[in-house]
Amino acid sequence: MPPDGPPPDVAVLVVILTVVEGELRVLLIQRSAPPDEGAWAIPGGALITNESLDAAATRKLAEETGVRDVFLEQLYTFSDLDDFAPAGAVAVTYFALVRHDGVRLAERSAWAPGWFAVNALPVLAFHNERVLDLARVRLTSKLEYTNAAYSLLPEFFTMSQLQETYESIMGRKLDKRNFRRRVLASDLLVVTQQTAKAGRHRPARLYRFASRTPVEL
Amino acid sequence: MPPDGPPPDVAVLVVILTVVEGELRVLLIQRSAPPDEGAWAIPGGALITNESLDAAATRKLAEETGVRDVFLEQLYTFSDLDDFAPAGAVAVTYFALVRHDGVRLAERSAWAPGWFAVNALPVLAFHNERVLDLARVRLTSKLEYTNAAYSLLPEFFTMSQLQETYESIMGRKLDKRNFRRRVLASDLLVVTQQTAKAGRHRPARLYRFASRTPVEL
DNA sequence: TCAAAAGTGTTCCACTTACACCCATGT
DNA sequence: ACATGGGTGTAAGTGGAACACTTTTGA
Repeated sequence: MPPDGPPPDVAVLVVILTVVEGELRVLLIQRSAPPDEGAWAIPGGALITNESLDAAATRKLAEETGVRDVFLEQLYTFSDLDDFAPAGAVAVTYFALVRHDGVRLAERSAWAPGWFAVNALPVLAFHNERVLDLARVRLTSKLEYTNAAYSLLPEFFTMSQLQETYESIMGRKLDKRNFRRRVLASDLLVVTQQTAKAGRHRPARLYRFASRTPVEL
Repeated sequence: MPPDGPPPDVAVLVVILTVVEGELRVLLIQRSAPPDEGAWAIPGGALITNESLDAAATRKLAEETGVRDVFLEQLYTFSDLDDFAPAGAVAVTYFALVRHDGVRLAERSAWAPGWFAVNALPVLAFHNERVLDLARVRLTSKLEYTNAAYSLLPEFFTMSQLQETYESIMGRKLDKRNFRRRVLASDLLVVTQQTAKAGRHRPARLYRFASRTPVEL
């Protein structure tokens, strides 16, 4: 969508995060034009006429991933990310959580997207590492008092899947019994009667989130 | 590096809060032109060429109050506050905490400023009540884990003054002993050897904040 | 001596943390 | 029968909430 042309006065960037293979990963786009050609950047674009910021973020997320109705929240607004932007330009950043297997990446030869582990980032354009740092901090704290993880898991999931998701984001192991107790006490989860048979071991009970829209405790 | 064209559609608003007489109050400006003429609004203005958002908020705060070097933090960015703004306009909001007795209000016949208790607001322009609600929520939570109150108190203050400040913001009484214990355990405060003699009762010990710049726990 | 605000400790409860073994299933 | 991941309880420690009296001063 947005190769060249002068940068808009108000850009919307969306940090799109997922968890795969025990890693927190972010969707980045490789710039195929100066400045910072070849470097990777957070996807974004200009605000369209008559569009709200939330709508622009929703649209951008859908363009890149095909995904809708997920956790998407405003992060921070920067005025000094892009040294080449016209004076007065601002970047309103959002962050989104998506299920890796629900994503259909945009297919483009230029501006190709790719997933990167947040612990092994490529060379980034502008000052995008500041945005990513902020997103990680906010996500970690959101996990503690919201149901944000609903957006990273299928409708039904096991307690182990949930715990692994948390561990991947926080970057450390959690105690199984304590995790279980806390998360069940929070009332964010609902126990189902179903189980997942998955190999030569005891089947795991399935849970779901009480709400699949954002809830704060 | 393009020259400056038309001004960008980015406004910066600053919610300026203080505590006086046991009340949390906000500085508002009375509009003397349409739209919403006569209604009160959060002070703000356009971003100036080559100015960062933080700089614009700092400048706006100084213009209205003469105050610098206080708690000032970005709050949220809205695209749908002002129904009359051009499409694509956004409002980046900040909130600031000032000492009431350090303020020198701008003197103007038009667009006169005034303080209002947040519990007794006048008719507001645009959707400014959304911004004020958000500021209150954020302030209340910031009090719990930062030294934000440094910006509302003189350099030296008594434990009672500090507690009254907290109570005014939270809108409820706190237990004296628990408050003392918590706030001293936080390491945000330093005990001085001085006392304040203030009438026919026991003099109060004076405290100061360990840092008069923002600190998170 | 009295009025006024400053200052001080303890108990209870809820929540967090650390920690190790048995259970149900498939091969 | 055994390997694999699922599932469970308890004790110790920590932090918050409730609660009332003594101290110091000035008038």
